[in-house]
Amino acid sequence: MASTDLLNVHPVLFDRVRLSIMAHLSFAEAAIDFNSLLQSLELTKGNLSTHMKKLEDEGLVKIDKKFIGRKPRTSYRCTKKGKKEVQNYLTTIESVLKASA
Amino acid sequence: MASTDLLNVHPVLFDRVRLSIMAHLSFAEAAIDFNSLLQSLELTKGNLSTHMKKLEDEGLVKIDKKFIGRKPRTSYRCTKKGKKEVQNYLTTIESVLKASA
DNA sequence: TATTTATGGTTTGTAATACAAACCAGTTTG
DNA sequence: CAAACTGGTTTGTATTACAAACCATAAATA
Repeated sequence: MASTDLLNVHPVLFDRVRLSIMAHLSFAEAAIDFNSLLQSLELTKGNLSTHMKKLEDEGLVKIDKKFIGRKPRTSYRCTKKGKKEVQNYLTTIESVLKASA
Repeated sequence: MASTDLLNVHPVLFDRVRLSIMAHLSFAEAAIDFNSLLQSLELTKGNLSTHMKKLEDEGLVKIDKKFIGRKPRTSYRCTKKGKKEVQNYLTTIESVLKASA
């Protein structure tokens, strides 16, 4: 079983909200902006903001800030590393838990 | 994708250590004692103790304390509910993440 | 048998963190 | 020009994962 494999899973993904975020982003392929995520996930702005910062710090997500007309807009996309870690999360969980089903 | 499905996953399973514990227990079928888990998972006693208490509080694990000869022995087994929640965790993660692969 | 060492854990203190509330900079609306 | 909205960030708080300290008893040793 080697449940210690779980140690190879990126720690930052072991959070419900961040996993949701990464699911959205890696599904979308394209970038998603702050407010879309806010709506989809039903979080407060502060909460989303800090989660995104953490994901960015870990290199799972790339942030992009620019102005649309005169308004600021922040959007995010999943990095290669992000995709890889999400994939690793999935396969690891499967291998650990399927043995125990 | 419905990543909000993640809200249906038992929150207590969203922890690396507790998921490892549940993987062990639901794989084992039989009860596992405190010290075996301690060794397998390489935790401190205090840490393991509190995790087990939390799993017990949520009804995912049943605790059994008895004396073997003159020595105390605490062991744990996975409850029906525990198995169900582990299964739910796996299938939910799969459905949420596989769409995004 | 007095002292130490090992066993089997629990309780307690601390550092990290998820979250909401308050805030900030600028923009549009009345 | 005042009020309200947009697009977020920073700050304060409550929760929690963790290790260290502790406790009770048992076995080994001197």
